[in-house]
Amino acid sequence: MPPATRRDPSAARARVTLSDVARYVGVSVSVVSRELNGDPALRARPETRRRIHAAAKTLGYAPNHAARSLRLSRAFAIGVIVPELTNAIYDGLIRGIDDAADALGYQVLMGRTERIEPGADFLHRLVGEGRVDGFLVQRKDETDFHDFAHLIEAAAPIVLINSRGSRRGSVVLDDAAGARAAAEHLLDLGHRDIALIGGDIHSYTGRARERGFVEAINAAGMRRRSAWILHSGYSPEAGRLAVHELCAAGGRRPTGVVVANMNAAMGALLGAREIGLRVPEQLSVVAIHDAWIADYAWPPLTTVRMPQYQLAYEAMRLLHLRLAGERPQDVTITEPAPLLVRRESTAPPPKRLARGRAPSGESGDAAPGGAIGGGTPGS
Amino acid sequence: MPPATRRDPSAARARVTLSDVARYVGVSVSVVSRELNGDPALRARPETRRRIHAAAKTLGYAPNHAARSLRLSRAFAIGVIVPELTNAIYDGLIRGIDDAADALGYQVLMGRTERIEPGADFLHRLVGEGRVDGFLVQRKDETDFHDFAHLIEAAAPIVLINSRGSRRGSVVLDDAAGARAAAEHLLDLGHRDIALIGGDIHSYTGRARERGFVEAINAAGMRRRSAWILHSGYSPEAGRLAVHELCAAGGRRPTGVVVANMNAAMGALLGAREIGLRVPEQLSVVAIHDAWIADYAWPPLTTVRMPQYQLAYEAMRLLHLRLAGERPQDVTITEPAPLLVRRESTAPPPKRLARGRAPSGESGDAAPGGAIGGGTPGS
DNA sequence: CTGTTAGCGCTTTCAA
DNA sequence: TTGAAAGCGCTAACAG
Repeated sequence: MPPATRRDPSAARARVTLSDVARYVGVSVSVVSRELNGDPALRARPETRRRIHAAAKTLGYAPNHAARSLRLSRAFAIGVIVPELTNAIYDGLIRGIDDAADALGYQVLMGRTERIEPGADFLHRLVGEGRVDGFLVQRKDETDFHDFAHLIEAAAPIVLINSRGSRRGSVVLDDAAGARAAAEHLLDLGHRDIALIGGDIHSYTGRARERGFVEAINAAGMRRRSAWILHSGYSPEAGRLAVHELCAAGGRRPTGVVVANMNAAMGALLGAREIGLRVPEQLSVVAIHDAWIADYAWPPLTTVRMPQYQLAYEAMRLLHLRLAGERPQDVTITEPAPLLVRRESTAPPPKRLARGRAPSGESGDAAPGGAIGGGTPGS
Repeated sequence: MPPATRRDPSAARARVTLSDVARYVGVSVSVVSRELNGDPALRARPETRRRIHAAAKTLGYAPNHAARSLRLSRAFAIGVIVPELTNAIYDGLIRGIDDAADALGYQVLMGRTERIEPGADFLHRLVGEGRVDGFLVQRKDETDFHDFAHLIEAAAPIVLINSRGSRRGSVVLDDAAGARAAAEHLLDLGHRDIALIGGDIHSYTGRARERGFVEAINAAGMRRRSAWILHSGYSPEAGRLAVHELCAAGGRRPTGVVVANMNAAMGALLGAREIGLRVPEQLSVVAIHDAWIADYAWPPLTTVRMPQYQLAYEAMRLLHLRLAGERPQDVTITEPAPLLVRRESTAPPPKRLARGRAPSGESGDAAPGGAIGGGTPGS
């Protein structure tokens, strides 16, 4: 043994290992290991158990992750792929995943979709090196999903968030209900000329939200104008252009618009300003999704809050189940129900444009009976 | 050996190990290991080297991370702690860290500040279990930093982002220059009554930005009113209240305000609307930091773009160096210089309030000579 | 009730 | 030029 190997350049925290604890207690490592892992097959006397836990605590024992991982061939970590991390829209999503992962003992690696697109080395490395056990992925609508998903699926179990994919496992929200709530809000205010600035027609959420929108319109006994259903996508820029498209031509224009996404709605507000349309006096805007930024939009944006947190929590739970060997499931989160948060971007339609029968509820700016309570934004 | 252990419930991807490669090539594992790791002490014939790389590629070899980590006592992962992930303001930061980490071979675990506050079990577990080698932390101004940092420091090397801490290692921006650029923009427009909605007085950025602001005011030969320097903090709500405070009283009010943070500036715009002040006609607002959301504010927000990406990249590099045994450094990122991005929230002050000499540059809404180029927001 | 031991895949020292 | 072997810390099968 070389003399004086004390010269450890880095902080040299002494790592406490299982055998340290075992020696301290005076038992073997296996007993300690099994006790600390709660092995039900272990039959030890209560006194021993107590001393083991006490020793672990006093010595500050923490199981070495690498060793555990090597031994069990599990990383106890999952990868999360979302289009962009730093978007207020994903706040609930990230928190839900984070909390669930913590509760289930996983670490979370966040990745941007763009990382995985080019050659997908990133993903393969992650699973190839055994760094993650599986993935939670929210697809970006524009990407060609088949390349992408099969790539991942080949490597590790995944659970899809906000989209359905055969035989994988997925969690979605009741997007139709969300869109319905948004449309009904406008109908209750007396609007009859309502447009949808929707998502990609190929995406699950895009289709579900369109369906909900159409259901509400039909239930109110109105004909929808197909020109007023747009499949714009979820970016601010898309929302901005959509408003131009809807309101530019000289003809009849909608008095209210449901925007399928909050970011797109921010763009829609800008588009309206560019055209010179006042919101909500001339155009009401209601968006699906809620986030703090809605309070600081101009005007503050009326939204439908969706249970993103619960969605994410459930997704993590499903992935955990899959990793434990269970079969993939496709679930839909319906609780809590979509909640309308009234702010200032919606109002009754302008008088001069109102035709036909009066609005079903009382007019004015009091919330109609059908609308769900007015929002404290913070939740 | 038990018969037929083929019944592997999960996908059962066959893991390719070093010894698989070695066997395939016909050499021993140590040669393969050293060749693949580029050990300069290895003296192997070129032919062997070639065959090793070829075999690794055809077999799809990926080094097992857990084993490597166990052997080397390094996690090859770092933890990132920011106040909130899902804030557009941290976009550059996250991307910079992510890119640098990727380039240097680290994985990134993201954590929210709130996770580490209560009992800090989270952090201790992370390092105690050897899951991360170190941390990059952007403190939340409000937290009591000493508890927090010592806690972390005790456990693992950290590099502070956007704050200075003795003997740790840190990276900051030239915040004074950013604030100076913002103030000079207002001065160039002809403003003489300028306020600062600043950050926490105890924070590095709060102080540096105040210093830059004061320097610009002094250099222009004006007396600053101390009532017009607020230490409000960086939240939207703080910005909103600050505007109320500055403009509520009947007395003289500023015609322009520098807001030390983009989120706070969103709040400031709201505050101005609540009071009935038109931006920029009656009040000009310029914020430090830039993000896509500035384009969708009303009016679109004039900002000073700071090199956050570079900051973050350098922080990761510094942490890497520390982990390699080098001494902590404190660095300041000055390149690229803060860049004024002109949008629509700033304009010359209202005529009726302008007193004293005329603005130094030409008036009107053309950019004065001193201002740096007008912005393409996307970068 | 508890201890011994093999081995997860890798790096690295030492020997040939 | 290359190989053998130890050992990182842990779990689990098996043996008392």
